Amino acid sequence: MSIPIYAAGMSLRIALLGLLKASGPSSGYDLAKKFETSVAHVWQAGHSQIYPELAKMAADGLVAVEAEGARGRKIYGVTPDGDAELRRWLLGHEPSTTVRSEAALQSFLVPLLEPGEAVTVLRRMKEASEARLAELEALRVRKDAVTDAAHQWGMFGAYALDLGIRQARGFVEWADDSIADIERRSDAT
Amino acid sequence: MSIPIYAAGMSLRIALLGLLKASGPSSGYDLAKKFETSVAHVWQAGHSQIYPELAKMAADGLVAVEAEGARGRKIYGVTPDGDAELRRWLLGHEPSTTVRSEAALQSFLVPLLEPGEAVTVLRRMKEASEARLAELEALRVRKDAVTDAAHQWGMFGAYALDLGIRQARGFVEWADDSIADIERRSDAT
DNA sequence: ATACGCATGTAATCTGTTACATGATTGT
DNA sequence: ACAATCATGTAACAGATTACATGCGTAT
Repeated sequence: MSIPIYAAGMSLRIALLGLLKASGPSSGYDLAKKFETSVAHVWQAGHSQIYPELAKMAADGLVAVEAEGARGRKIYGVTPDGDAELRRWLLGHEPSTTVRSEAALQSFLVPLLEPGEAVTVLRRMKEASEARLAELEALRVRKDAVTDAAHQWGMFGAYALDLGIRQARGFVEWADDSIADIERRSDAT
Repeated sequence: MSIPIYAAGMSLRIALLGLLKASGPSSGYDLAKKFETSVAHVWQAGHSQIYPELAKMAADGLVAVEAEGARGRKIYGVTPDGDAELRRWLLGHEPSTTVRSEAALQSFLVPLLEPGEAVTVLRRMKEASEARLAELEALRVRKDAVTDAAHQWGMFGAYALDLGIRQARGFVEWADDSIADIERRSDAT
């Protein structure tokens, strides 16, 4: 039997289903806010993408409007079909390993510069990564300190946060070693 | 004076300029091939994106057709303007730190599953990352062994390859630790 | 002759970003 | 009255993927 293949562009739906499942019935507005403060570290979407997607998902039966509040506010909830879809994706979808990163592209091209210039660029990249690292670590501290009752997130997002911190740390180390390597090579001449 | 701001979608141009500078005059076909075997680890583009972009870049004076070969083959080279553009981007462009990764999204959502299921998913992710790691390490070995004269790449791409290897290794470690954490937590109950 | 790989392109479609547009509610 | 924020949407554009289409050159 032919198994349904997941299109690449499934991710927005999945992210929305996940947020909705983790935080309970929410409006598009709420979801856009939560996107910014949580999933944004791994996936981004603005409200102009979220509203139409929710409408399509409702048409496909993955979510449903459970209530309508003040000023046209629509509260969506995950349907059983939506829940099944989310589980199927998590359990069965082999995520594409492709990375598309401007920072990685810069790191790729940096040897085209003279050693001194390359070091300047790498130092700037290192600083950016240190800033990101600090930001993520601050998030983790806050998460540990605040009662779960206030956030209701539990472990949700914690593993991804840990991953992000490790990657940022790895990037800083890589920049350090690369700078040292370039300096060693140019000193040798 | 208002400094020209680089649009997000500059990256394809930059990648092409970099490849062209590193490997000398090439056709669109050559560049598409080189994309697959080098830059693909940090940025992807198919020939259907490359051909029109080269045409636009030629119109903007960043590259120029230096020769025409058999069956309509056009050989592009970087112009001085193109070289300046590449250098300006590398030296002056702060790369966006945003990451968009299906794997990271899965890692974000994985706590929504039952512990046993989560472990299964994490193990699969770990295996995928180990495979990628092996692939990248094989590339590095080949690079060390082969004479530079044959490849003419020099250090080009070497730092990015190192970064990729570190990130893959970090991912494997993260998966291991996360699996251990989940097992510890579910044993505790 | 015919099949395969080289080589270039366009078209249709999807995803994502930025900008535009509107109106309701709440606090001061 | 007014500003700020809540809340929803559409439109225009840019970027990326998949599929379609064509023709040359070479080896069998």
